[in-house]
Amino acid sequence: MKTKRPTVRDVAREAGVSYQTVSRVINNDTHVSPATRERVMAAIESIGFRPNRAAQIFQTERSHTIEAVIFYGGFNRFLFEMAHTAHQLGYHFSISAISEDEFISSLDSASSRFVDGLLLIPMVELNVTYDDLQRLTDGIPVVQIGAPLGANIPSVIYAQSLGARLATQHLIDLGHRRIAEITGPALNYDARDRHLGYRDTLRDNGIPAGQSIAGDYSLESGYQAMATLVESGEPLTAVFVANDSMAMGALTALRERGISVPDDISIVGFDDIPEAAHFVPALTTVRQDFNLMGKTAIEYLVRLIEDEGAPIQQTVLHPKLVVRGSTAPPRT
Amino acid sequence: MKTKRPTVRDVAREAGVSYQTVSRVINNDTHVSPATRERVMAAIESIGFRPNRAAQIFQTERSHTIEAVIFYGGFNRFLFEMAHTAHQLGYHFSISAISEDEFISSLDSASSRFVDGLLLIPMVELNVTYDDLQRLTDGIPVVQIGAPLGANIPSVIYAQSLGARLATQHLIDLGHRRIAEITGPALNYDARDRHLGYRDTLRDNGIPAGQSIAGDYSLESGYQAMATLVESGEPLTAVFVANDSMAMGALTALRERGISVPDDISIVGFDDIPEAAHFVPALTTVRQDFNLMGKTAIEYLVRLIEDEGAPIQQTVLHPKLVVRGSTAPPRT
DNA sequence: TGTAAAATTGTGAACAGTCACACATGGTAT
DNA sequence: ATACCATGTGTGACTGTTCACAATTTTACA
Repeated sequence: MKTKRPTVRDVAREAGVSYQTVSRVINNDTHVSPATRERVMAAIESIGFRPNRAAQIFQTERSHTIEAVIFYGGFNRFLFEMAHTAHQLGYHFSISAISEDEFISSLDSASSRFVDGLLLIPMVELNVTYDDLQRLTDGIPVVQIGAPLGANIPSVIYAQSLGARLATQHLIDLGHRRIAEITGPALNYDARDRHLGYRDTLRDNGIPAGQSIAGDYSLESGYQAMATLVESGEPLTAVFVANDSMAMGALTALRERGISVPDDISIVGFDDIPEAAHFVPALTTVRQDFNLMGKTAIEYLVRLIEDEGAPIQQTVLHPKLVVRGSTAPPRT
Repeated sequence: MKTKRPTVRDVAREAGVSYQTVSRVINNDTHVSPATRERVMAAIESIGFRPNRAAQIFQTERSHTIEAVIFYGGFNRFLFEMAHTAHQLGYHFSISAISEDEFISSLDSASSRFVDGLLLIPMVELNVTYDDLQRLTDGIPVVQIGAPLGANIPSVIYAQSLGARLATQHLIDLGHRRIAEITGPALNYDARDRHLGYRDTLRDNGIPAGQSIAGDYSLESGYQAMATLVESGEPLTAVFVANDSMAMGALTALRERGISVPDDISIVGFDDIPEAAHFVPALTTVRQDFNLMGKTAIEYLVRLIEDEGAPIQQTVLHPKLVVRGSTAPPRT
């Protein structure tokens, strides 16, 4: 029961001009009087017209699209793996890299481009509901990578708080009792869930919360945060760092101060990036497989596209702890 | 003087069937007799028909495209930056991630998708000339990222051999005379040019070439290569490693063997990835700005698209040496 | 062999824009 | 005043494909 999209002719009728004039307006043609343009714009707005990009490309033989041809190989794994999976399933893969304020407009133009499915990879909390999304995108299937656990939206996530629990419990099991934390950015829900997992694990073990310093997931911020932590003078024997990049920065900060890892302080990271095994010392961390997440998300999205009845679900992948050399029992 | 593309009707005339039958064939519809299908396929082949994807999308309202919506932020910088630049210039950005054998088919379907421009990011030598490319893509503008210096193709490159020269000369200036090398994959022209820069610099300084071990740019291969190098027993005081990832692996291999960097052996890398400053010791390396390269390439591509007369050129960016803690004069 | 069913093939129309051109109006230079 | 031009607007034709349906041929089976 899909009502058909309004066309230039509908707009023309509404605005009392010819369809050609509407065409001129949507192409920012000169030779349209300001008054007429105004009227057409109002009509477009009022009936919710979106130009049919396929028809435009068909007619003009121009798509305004640039395609990057990349050979399968080891770099830029995440986006790359998704593109590859999409291709294997018979879909083209395009990227819309936007700032947060372009979010809405990007979604609502998707339907005019006949995008079959959208993959959302937000890094901050989206304050839109699934219903909002559906309305914005005109019902185009959406799968989100990374979302709060239990969120009512088709999504693929790693259980962040579980990962944080594994990391924190590992420290506790080693005998640590003064465990600080370097968190990710506050608006990021992965970061928040990692924080909660850390906090709850301490609480469940009857251990008081340690200091918590906020970073932004960047190498530099990890370096800064660790410096702050050390210079605060607060006693601590272990730090849970919310991602591996920050952990790398943290290790540098400790090394510069002559503090030994893991003898003086144990460090646990999160993500298990390929470099983690080569940090000094090799980093104990929580493994998430981004490629798997991307692949799973694409496959699910294609299922949603091709099977109307496919259920809304959240796929929760379980991270696991990888113990290496950056953790040890505290000095006695 | 563009001859217009053949359509289903042209194919139909050629094959002696109706256009609808042609449509059935290109959509893999059942209900077409094998003989007819065969005949239509031959006709398609013979007149070089490619379905007009815009018309298909227009008609079916399905694009077979998945779009990833990514927020501007620090991750996956390279593709991301290009997508962002393209958007700012009014273009959509899509990725075609292919294996080498899909290369040709990907290029020749580009014209049927009305892609306005192609960005080639090969990681191995392409054995096609610019003319071949132009013919394959039906004249669609192409810009290649990374190519041999002086190649006759629109391209944006970093002067790889210059970078290698800077690195090697730095080692020589410090007093090193036994300088080995860990190279990238042999088929990669960046890797080859880095090797040549290294070789020529030694030659120009009248220093005999050191050992050369091939890696594949991966962390692991750097680790392996350095292990091999050390265990060969050949005396050496410095190693030029063809990229930072391998250098990281190399540092690990040395550390495991109790060999001190830079006291026993100096190491120079290539790329200056963000992590390089946090290696132990911080890595002396050659800086290339990938974002700049991506941005430059997109801007040039758009110029080629929008201005027929824009000249074919190769933009050569100059890398620079970043000296950190992994290099020092050799032990006396 | 007849007849229904299935398989194969063909015809007309529709999709939503843009292009080329036509036309009307009003201002300006001669 | 006349011719010319710029501006603003409208009309008809066209793009290449697929859909719905019709027509024809072949197959299956009583």
